[in-house]
Amino acid sequence: METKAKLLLAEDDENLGIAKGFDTDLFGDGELAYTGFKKNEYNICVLDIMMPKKDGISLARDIRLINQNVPIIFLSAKNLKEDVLEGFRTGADDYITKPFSMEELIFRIEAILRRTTQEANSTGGEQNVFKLGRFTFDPRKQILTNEEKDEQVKLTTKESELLRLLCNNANKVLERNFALKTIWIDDNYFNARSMDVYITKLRKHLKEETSVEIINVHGKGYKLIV
Amino acid sequence: METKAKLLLAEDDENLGIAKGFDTDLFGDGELAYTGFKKNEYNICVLDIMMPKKDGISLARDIRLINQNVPIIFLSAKNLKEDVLEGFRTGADDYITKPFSMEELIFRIEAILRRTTQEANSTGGEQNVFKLGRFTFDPRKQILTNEEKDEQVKLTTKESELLRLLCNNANKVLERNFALKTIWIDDNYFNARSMDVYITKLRKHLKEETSVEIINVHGKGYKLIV
DNA sequence: AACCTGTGTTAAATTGTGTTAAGTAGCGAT
DNA sequence: ATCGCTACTTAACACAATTTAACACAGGTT
Repeated sequence: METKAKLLLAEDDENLGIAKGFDTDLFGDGELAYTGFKKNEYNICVLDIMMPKKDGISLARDIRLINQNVPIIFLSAKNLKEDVLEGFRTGADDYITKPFSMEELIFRIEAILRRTTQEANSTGGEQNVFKLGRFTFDPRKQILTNEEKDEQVKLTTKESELLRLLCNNANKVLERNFALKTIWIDDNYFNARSMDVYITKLRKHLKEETSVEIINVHGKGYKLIV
Repeated sequence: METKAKLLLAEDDENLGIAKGFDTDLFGDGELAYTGFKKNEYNICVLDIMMPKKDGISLARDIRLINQNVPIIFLSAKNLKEDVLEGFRTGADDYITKPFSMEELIFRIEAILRRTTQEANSTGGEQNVFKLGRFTFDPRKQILTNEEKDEQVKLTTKESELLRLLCNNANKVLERNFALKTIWIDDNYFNARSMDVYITKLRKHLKEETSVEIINVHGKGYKLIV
């Protein structure tokens, strides 16, 4: 599917060792965990309530000051109603009481990630990076990288938008009118000629890779061959 | 805020009466619940495992045949490891064992809905602190911190306001006119040039973090890439 | 072949940005 | 009051991004 989710585990007594499907950073107390949180980007945090220096609840509050969005799961030995509610009030996504099986914890983490990574997809919507032979194209950063020469070219906004459309329709015809209405809003004569100019620019950028080509489909549009 | 979430509750022994914040439909057995599910659109389903006619697990499987996405919470009297795992395997989002408090159930429902209704996140209040790669930015204090070097830079008012706007629109285009009218009130030529100068200043401040970039969108504005 | 329309490419023209440095105004300290 | 500092604005210059123009050629039609 994708790269491993980055997991912050704040826990002191026993190593849960969630190695299986996650890229886990273990911190032995609340302060270490807080420092670690600030230095990295995590997809999810699993916090033990009982910890030295800073307990899980206060840690969660500090994390929430920085980031309202990252999922938080509490682990606790206590099953007291008020503790559980307090956990959720700080914005927790789950609260698991010991003892629990490792499999259950993993399922619960995955259940949450399923919801949060989907949002990342729906927001971003599309692919992050495209591979075009020896080139990789990052439409977010508008950068085209020649992996062999280790050269990077910054693309302009229009170049990048057009190449992104072509990549999304790789090996299919990208219709002129569609591209014009998407990128230029209006599909009049001058914008159409402008687009021709940008096709030329893209061809120049990609000319080193013979396996990649932007071909014209007469009267229809363009097709990116990979 | 928004409209009440539509909740399907499949439960037989006692009426949980989740009326508070939800638009709840109660069904007394699994078959009724299944019929009800097909007739309506629900935001979330809460299913008791032990039910007449069709148990919660089979009901969940049937629901998943129709809809892979709707969140499902199981309620169960049993806390057997295998039952819990079986619940998650059918794609559950949570599995709550009795006895539990009504408040906890509501918190757990809300925790899931928070993730599935995207609007809550994007519309939600402003952040106190932003993470920008190795930097954290506190718009209240107007301080930009390099967490690795442990260096702090005081930002000026304009620098801070502009960076805050960019952060609020991270990975989206921040339109020039919008920023000008927000920060400079008037969007005349000179203020526009002034803004350019501040973009340069911010870029200098952030130049150590290559994963963060302020790129120009010609004729539109700027985009903060994180 | 003669024609029309669509495309490829280059270059000029126009408008938008990036950056540095000089200018101005406000403010607290001396 | 004046000095020194800071935030901010204005000016100046260089250059980038996009559009428009110009000309050559390609593809399909009659």
